[in-house]
Amino acid sequence: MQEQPSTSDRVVEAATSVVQTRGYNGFSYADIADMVGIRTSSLHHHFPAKGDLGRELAIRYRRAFGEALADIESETDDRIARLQRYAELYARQLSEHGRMCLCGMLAAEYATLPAPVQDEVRGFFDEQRAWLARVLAEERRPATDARRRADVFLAGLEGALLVARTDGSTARFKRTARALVDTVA
Amino acid sequence: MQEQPSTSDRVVEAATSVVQTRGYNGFSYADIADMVGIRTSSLHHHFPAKGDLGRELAIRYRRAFGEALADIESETDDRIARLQRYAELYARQLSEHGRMCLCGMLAAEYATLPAPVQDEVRGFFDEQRAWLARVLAEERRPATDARRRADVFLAGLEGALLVARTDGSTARFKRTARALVDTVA
DNA sequence: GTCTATAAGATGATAGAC
DNA sequence: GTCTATCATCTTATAGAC
Repeated sequence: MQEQPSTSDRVVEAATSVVQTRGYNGFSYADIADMVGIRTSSLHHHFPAKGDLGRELAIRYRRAFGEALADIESETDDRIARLQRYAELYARQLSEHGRMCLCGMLAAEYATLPAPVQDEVRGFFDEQRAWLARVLAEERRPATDARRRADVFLAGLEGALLVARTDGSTARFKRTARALVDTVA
Repeated sequence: MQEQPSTSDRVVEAATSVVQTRGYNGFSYADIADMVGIRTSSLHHHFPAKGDLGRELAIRYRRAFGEALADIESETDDRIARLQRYAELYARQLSEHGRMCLCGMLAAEYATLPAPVQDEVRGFFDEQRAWLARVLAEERRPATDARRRADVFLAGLEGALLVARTDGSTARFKRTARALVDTVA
């Protein structure tokens, strides 16, 4: 129960934000050091190499998303409501901070990432697909059908976020997200 | 009718490929120079600044896509066939070269791009949306409906490409693309 | 944990010869 | 058009003092 966030936490927070807007190859240790108010050498004390920081960002993002999914499940049984809440996880980052999904951004840059970061990104998408397929599963229909609709839903949200970066507003993203829920549920 | 591609064309071809796999911030003039077999100073002769090259890539990609859309329209009247052919434009780049859509990649890095490059990326998506909405338009239904389905289709394809970067194969992308055609048509 | 100092290499770019 | 030579700057890191 620490009142003040540690330097390490502030670094992760700043770096997460910057990666979500500028990408892994679009930021440097100098950017983060400036934001946090320390020197790059101090940054290296917490995360020796850039890949260490990248991996930590992905791990924490994955964990936070997992907790959000658990919250959604505990708060409603309705599948449509669950999908709507899920879409809001994406919409909020876009509308509040103009951010892409962290792992969506890292997926674009996948070919340039250190292997440990790649592993976390892949794990994130595996988790999202599994959770969505579970939400979409129906007794009467085969499980492969739910999986396919989970893929469509996930791809639709990530792609809508991606395209929304070129939009001035979040209106189109929200419309598309609603249409996706209707389509898939 | 030139038999041999000019240096400039070879530069554009190499750079397009690299941006589609590594991103705008993931390549340097040195990379392209090595691929083409010239020095970076010669590269600067053709494209003085990196932004000039980026802009040219986006312009040509946009044009090539526009021609592909015209081909599709001339070859079939069937809306489902048109959507399938459209999806194949994306699938082919993924399966043949492991490439993302150039403008999808640039959309991720949008915040870091020179303004002229941003303009081309935005224009690309506007064009895609307009074409898809036209294909999806139906006499009985309002035009806003076709536009919304165009958004879903475009976002779904771009997002599926994005997520596919973490996959070993293209199977999931193709399945998702088929489901998208079914969904939207 | 944070700092100063430092370094090797990459990066985007220019000048001027051929 | 392409080359060599050169550039300032950025980037990722390391060493060692406080």
